Amino acid sequence: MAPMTTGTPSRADANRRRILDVALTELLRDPDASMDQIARAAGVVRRTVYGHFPSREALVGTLVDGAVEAVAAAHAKGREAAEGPAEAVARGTLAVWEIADRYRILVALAQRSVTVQGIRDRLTPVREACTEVLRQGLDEGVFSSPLPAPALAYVHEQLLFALMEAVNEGMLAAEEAGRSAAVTALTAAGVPASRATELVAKLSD
Amino acid sequence: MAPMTTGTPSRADANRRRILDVALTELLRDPDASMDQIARAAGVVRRTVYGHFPSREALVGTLVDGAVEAVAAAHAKGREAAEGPAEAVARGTLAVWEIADRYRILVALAQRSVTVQGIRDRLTPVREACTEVLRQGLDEGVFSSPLPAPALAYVHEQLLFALMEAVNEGMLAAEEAGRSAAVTALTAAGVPASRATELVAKLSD
DNA sequence: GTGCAGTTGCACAACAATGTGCAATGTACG
DNA sequence: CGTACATTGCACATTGTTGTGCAACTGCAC
Repeated sequence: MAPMTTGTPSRADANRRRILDVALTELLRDPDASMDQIARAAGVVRRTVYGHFPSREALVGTLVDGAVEAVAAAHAKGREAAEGPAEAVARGTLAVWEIADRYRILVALAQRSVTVQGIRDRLTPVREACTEVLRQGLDEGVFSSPLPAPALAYVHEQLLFALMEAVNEGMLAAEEAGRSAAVTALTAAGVPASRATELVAKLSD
Repeated sequence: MAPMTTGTPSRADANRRRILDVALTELLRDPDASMDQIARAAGVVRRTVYGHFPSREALVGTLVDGAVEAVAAAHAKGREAAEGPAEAVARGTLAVWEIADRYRILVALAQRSVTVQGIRDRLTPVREACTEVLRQGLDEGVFSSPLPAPALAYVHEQLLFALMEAVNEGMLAAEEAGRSAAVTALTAAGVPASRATELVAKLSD
């Protein structure tokens, strides 16, 4: 096999990718899924997984790295084109919604015993950026909440997580979910429902 | 020792209770805590725990039973004196807040791999009652949300969980937490921030 | 003190999961 | 076909956890 930067995926690389994909969904279902469960779900033998990742820690770590990167990128992308805190929250929510699974695995792993040391740490830059937007909104009076900005950011995080689970459980139609999430995120921050609905509708035309 | 219905706790009963208490906080910290961790934290040997509970499942089950009962009672108590959906949500939130730890352990265990089969099931009566209140509020126009009632109920649940964690992480002062939670629960449902604040202030005079 | 419930300190078997070694087997590519 | 690499199917040692058995110990009541 040639060391091509681009070209034929070489079955090994394909397997590696598929293992990562399957591991994502499997760990989403059960954060304590064993290497054997993941391997079987990926259609390979446990031994093969160890051919790609030296340890469970490494496998989950790779997964987390990708997710952190994706989430950070989505957050940034959503925020950069925004005018004001409200629009930033709305755009950010809509952007993150595009990579819902990556976000879910991070929150799911972060809120349980620290499977990979430092998920919270690696996620904090994003959370701090989010906190800053919320603080600005609170200062400007665009948002109205009795909560301090950090707590509001945490609520925001869990709110998205909850709605992603709701879609997963069939309580919420996947079509409207993104917009609904954005509206709910805004109203939870104290933005009037009418204004929130209007803003989100404008952004997702 | 006599088979008294009330009276001296008899060291054994005292130990049993302490084990349950410690198990609550320990499982809150790490839902996969081993019997040894729990035993040591309770100041006894692992073998002693098995003298009170035949298995880990039984221990956690007893814990969950008590928590479900407490949460259901709090919810009911908060709702019975309420006039209208908004006040029901506010009172319910404030009531549940009194037994935050019991609530947290339930949500924490329910949202991970099913440690005890049927936590979700045993919690659904409460959730359905909550859903009904929210649905009524949406119908009456007191609440304004793009979310269907079940999804909103789920958001409500996770919102409380998030704020309890926020208190635990020091992001939110324990004093104001209950009122802040109630206000946030209302605004997330689409109640104007001013009205929510006013209502909660009135209820917690 | 004597008795007794409760606790302790082992020892043990059973099981599940991790990580490694190695020979056999498949499979692509020239 | 033959070479090179990936995958497979074991076997194995190791570790952590669960649940049980039993003898010794502790404290409290009588």
